[in-house]
Amino acid sequence: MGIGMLSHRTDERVSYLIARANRIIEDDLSLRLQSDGLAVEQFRILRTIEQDGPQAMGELATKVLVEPATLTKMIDRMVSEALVFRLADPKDRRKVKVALAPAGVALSKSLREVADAHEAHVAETLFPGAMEAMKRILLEMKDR
Amino acid sequence: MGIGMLSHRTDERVSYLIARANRIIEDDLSLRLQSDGLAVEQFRILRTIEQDGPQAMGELATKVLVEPATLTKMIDRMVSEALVFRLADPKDRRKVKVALAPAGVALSKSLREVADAHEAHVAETLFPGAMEAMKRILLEMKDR
DNA sequence: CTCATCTCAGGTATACTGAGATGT
DNA sequence: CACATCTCAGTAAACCTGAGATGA
Repeated sequence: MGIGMLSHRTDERVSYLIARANRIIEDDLSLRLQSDGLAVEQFRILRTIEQDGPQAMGELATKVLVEPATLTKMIDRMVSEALVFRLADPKDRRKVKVALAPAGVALSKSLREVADAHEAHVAETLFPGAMEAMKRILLEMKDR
Repeated sequence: MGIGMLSHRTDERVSYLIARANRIIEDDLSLRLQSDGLAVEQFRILRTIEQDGPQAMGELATKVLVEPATLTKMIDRMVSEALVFRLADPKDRRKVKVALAPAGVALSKSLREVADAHEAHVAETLFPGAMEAMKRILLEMKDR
């Protein structure tokens, strides 16, 4: 294939390669969360609320990359596990906010090092020497 | 945050940003496949077999990023739709290969332009001016 | 016999859709 | 009244796991 030629192989498409990278990355994170009995999405829910405070269901769904209806069931489970609780938004009572319960706060703090180790592993294993470039490109994409 | 400081925000982690990019990309592809009644994984199955020839179940599962047990059911459905068929591998009769049926060949060919348009859209919308850099980094990751 | 490959079955969690309830 | 937000219910598909069948 000459210079400037575009590959048309599926396994050399950026869209496929990102799906593959994501699969590898989530498998690794999933493994690290196993001892806590957490799924990747639950991890994101806890970390997001700890960082940004109580979140409306809609915004939280967008941030953790799931559908609103799916988030409703996830939060149901996490409420029953006493990790989070729902509360009304006084400014707009259509909204339902989700906040961390004490157990959720403690768990989320302990997840910081899991997150750090995971990110470091991704940098070393998948993108050695290219993590900064990757991050720059992805951050430029951030607000499409 | 100073120069050289690492962000510890979840939404600035490469692992999260890749998950988010993947979500956006697959949503777009999913939309483009709607008129054909195809799921993203079915698209990948057809394209992979067209490019690389009949594939063993195990290898195909790896390439399309699903579990072997899941692929079995997917192929069941696609067989009943006359898109693919199973055949024995004479060299190793433990293996079951999957090949394109005539309808699958025709469909896969028509998917080429969908794939091209999709990839072009990703390049323009998500990574303007950075598609080549992104691809280079991802290809280096390819065979971890 | 050991290992590899694939299929199957049961249980759990998610995606999707549209409908319904509540509030702006 | 139109619209936004969330929840709920039904269906489909995916994951996970371990067990089973077949063959190298």
